[in-house]
Amino acid sequence: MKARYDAIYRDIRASIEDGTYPYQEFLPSEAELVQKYSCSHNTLRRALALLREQGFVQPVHGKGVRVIHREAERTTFAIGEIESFREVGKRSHVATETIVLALEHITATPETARATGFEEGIDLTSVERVRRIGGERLIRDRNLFRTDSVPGITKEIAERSIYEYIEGDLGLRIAMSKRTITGERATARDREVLDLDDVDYLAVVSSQTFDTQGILIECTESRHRLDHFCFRDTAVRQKV
Amino acid sequence: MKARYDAIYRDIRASIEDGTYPYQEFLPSEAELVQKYSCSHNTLRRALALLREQGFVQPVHGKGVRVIHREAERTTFAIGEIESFREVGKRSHVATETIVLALEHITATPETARATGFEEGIDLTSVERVRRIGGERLIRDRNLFRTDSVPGITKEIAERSIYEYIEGDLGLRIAMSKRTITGERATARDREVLDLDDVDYLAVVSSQTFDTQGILIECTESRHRLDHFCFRDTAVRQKV
DNA sequence: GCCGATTTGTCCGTATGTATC
DNA sequence: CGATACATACGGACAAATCGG
Repeated sequence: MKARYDAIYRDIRASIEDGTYPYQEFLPSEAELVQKYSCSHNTLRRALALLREQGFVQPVHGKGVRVIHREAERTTFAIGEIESFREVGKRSHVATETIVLALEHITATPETARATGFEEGIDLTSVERVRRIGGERLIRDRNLFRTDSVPGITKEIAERSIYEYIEGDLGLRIAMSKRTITGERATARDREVLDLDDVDYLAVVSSQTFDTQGILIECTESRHRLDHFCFRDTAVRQKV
Repeated sequence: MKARYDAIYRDIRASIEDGTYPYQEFLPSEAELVQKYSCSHNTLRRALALLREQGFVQPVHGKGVRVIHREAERTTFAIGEIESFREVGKRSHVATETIVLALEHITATPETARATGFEEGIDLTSVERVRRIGGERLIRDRNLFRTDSVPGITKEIAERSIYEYIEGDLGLRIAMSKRTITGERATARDREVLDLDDVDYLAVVSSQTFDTQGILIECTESRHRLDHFCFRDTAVRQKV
């Protein structure tokens, strides 16, 4: 990304994270920052808007922009971002493994169309996988890919990373994802393919993924053993 | 909120929700919308940015802005927003009740300071509550309020809505909240004050709330019985 | 209480770049 | 290649909140 506002956002964020701009202090004023980055008022404000959305600062009208991110607060999880299973594994330096249980082609019935948002009758690639983390089978994924957008998924690709295949080999760009998190009781199938021990409830993340064209290319249900599940988020109060 | 961009955002959103701009179609072009709302290019783009963040549209460079929100997709939960327990109850038309188990003043120890982000030594108001929804005790909240920001919490206020007290009576404005969702095994205390039946895991939402000054005014741990828990979110893929 | 300086918030008009068709 | 449409950036203007004298 070469946008000026993005570079400025990253630079200020880095200064917050390394303590140059400490928790609860104010950033230099807009005017000073405009000087420092020799950019327009407007461009700097865009960088500040990003910092706000991501929970790093809280602008105070007439006073300044206060830092509300603590150095201590290590972001082990991405905030409001999308990360593939493999990316998370690499970041946290834990051994991960993916087991493909099933890979088949199906046609979208009226019910799946209604439930997922895919058009009725199109061809879908269905993948069922189990994720092993540090030796334990903790996550069970059921993915439905739109076959004409994401063709040629093989067992090998599913074992590696379908996201890397989509973005790398196919050159598709993933733009946004909508997620819902609920709790559900473990099914017999969950119990069969996961190491649940005596845990009988799962965190279920249902998501829809759109490419840069706004086409729904994937629906996923990801079922996590609860005791290792973690999700982070920043919310902004809507102005009434 | 009287901002032009916000009004435009709401208007377009309404048109998406009522099907005027259907799922997978393109919005009128920027130029047309600038005409329609007789606003500047810049202001319209701000409204579009909001629509994108909230998961309603996906702009496609050189083509148009595609609608990716389905009419069917009823948002029972606010997306990326903060709602108090009472607001949620009112929206979903379910009888809710709050039981106050404890209300006391404590001083922030070094440990709580590190864990929560409050300064060491300040006075905190601690509240423990149980939420009853449709007759069942489903949620257990433990709140820590900064007493000098949120003074005068009584049992009656805690039974009603502390958020309404904060925003209504005190005139404080809540600006942002950071949340983390994890799964945890029910403790003896959970089992004592909630109707858990045979559910032994809880969804735990830990949040920090900041006012418009960027002051941390509240830390909360909210423990939910899993089978009714739901959380919704929209994530944007970071540009690499 | 008022005024003026500072700082953030909103909006406009314009110019240029880049992707799509 | 040209037309269209989104993306980024600039500079200027005014509004609104804060704070100190």
